Amino acid sequence: MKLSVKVDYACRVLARMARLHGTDALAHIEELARIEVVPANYLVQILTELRNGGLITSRRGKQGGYALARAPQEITLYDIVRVIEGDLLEINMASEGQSGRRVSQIWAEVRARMEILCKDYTLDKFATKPTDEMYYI
Amino acid sequence: MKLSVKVDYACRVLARMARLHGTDALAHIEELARIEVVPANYLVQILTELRNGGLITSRRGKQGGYALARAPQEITLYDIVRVIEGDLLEINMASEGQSGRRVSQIWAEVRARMEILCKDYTLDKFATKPTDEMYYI
DNA sequence: TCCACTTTGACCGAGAGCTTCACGGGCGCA
DNA sequence: TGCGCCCGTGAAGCTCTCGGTCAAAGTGGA
Repeated sequence: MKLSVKVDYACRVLARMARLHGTDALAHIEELARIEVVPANYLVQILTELRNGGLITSRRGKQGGYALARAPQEITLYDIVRVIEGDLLEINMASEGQSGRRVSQIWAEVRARMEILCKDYTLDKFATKPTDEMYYI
Repeated sequence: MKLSVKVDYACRVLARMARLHGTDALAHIEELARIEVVPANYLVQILTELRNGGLITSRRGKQGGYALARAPQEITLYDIVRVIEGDLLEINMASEGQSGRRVSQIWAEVRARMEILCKDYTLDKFATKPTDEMYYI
């Protein structure tokens, strides 16, 4: 199970935009691409998806750009993954074989607990510098 | 992030073998493939990986077959994913861009918490029938 | 009107995942 | 010893997604 580069890019870009939140400044694609080291042409797609997912808003034309649609505290890691990946943990729903149902059920539990876990991480936590603090269960 | 079919197969097959644990019976590929609805030729590869990963043992020749290497209580979901997928959550280690480090750090935390979560599910839980019980945080 | 920027959509190469096939090789039993 | 069973191994298609590119159209401000 690997974390897609796309989600990584999205997180980085959103983190950058979170720092701009509160000011009137809008984020521009070229600037985001340069600062966060993301291929600009690919970033376009990602921003479009984030916009369709309701996480950011855009303004066209000259003086245009992107901004968060909500406060950073109200955007969670779960939201981001959900918009980009579609599902936090996509499970084979076939449930074939003698043990199929039970296995599916267990994975569904894992997913549920993962969702709760991911909703803990809000975007404002991304905007801070790396810390030494440990995680708590 | 989607759960690979391979892990699903591995879980089902191991669940089946957990039910055989304690008896002298060995599991046969053809039988496993039929009961758990897994392509037999593919299953061979999966079983080989599980064997190399130390989760099961095999015996060749007539009267041959597969059996768990340890008690079901001592095999966790984490072990299975680890053997099959290599890593529970593979993270882009580049940490590029202004927010790269912080984002990587957060994902590392998520992974650590996921590991703890997955170690909670031992193989003996797979061998039971589906239940209505809810999960607890 | 012109320019800067966003928006849309089609396209593609590479690689991973799933599956199948073919054949080699140890083991037990007659 | 030889036969049949079953594991072991490698390779080879096939499909699908992912990461990334390119071109053109829409939109609003100066």
